[in-house]
Amino acid sequence: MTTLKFDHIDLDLIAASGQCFRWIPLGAGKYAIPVYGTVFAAEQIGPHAVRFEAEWPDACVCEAMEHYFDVQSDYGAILRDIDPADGYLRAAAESEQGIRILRQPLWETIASFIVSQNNNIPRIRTILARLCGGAQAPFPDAADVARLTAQEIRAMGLGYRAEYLLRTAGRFAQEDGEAALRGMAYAPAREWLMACAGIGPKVADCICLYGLGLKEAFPMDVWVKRVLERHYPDGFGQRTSPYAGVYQQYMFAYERKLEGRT
DNA sequence: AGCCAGGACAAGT
DNA sequence: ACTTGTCATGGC
Repeated sequence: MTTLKFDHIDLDLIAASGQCFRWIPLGAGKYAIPVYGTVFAAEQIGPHAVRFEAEWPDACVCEAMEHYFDVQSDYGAILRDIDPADGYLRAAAESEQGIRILRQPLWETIASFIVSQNNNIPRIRTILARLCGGAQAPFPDAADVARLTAQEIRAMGLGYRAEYLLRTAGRFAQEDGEAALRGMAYAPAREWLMACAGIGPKVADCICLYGLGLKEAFPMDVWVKRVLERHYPDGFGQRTSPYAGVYQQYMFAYERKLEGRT
């Protein structure tokens, strides 16, 4: 059992932020997080601290969770960098303070956001649980998925996305996407990803942001599009900020909260 | 019952 | 380069 401290962290806000789909809520700020081949128990024990436990040595749990929750990113600085004149973003960031952009496994992020297209979050969760063969089961790697048939994948409820997932799994395993993408800059990574089946501009940006830690990526889904239309008729000034993806996350979560979708 | 979902894609302007 | 219809499934 280890406790980690963060400048800002809120498990409930992260769980509702639409970037991860496999967290299992256990009530009272507790979650089971299946990742990295095991399951971490996480519990919010204060505004800046989370307690973790897993069937690993504490030092390994500590190292894994520091990486997963990106402890080194300075969210205080990101918050201070918000344009003071931008009232909407300040309100969104205040409401969603404690969200962190997770460093999720690359292939899991790719598969998850292929499934996410034209889909709703509750159903994305059930589909991914089936793809893993259980809520707590480890995420299958690309080579495992590539060995399945389109019919087997369809039977998990993916619909027309089954062929996308199958083809992209094959490419990712064949071309070693992990090695190809890791360390790539935003523009070439986005281009590589968009050459995959079922990955367009929005999904590519989600993968860059949540899977590669590229915080300049700015996923434009229907919610963020609405925010920009309503609140930024002359353009969103910090869209090209190195932290644009974080601001997008605040907007997305805040807008859904206002609509009661969390 | 019908609308919509963290869109991508191909075909048509 | 921009617009439009279509795609499979089920949550609400």
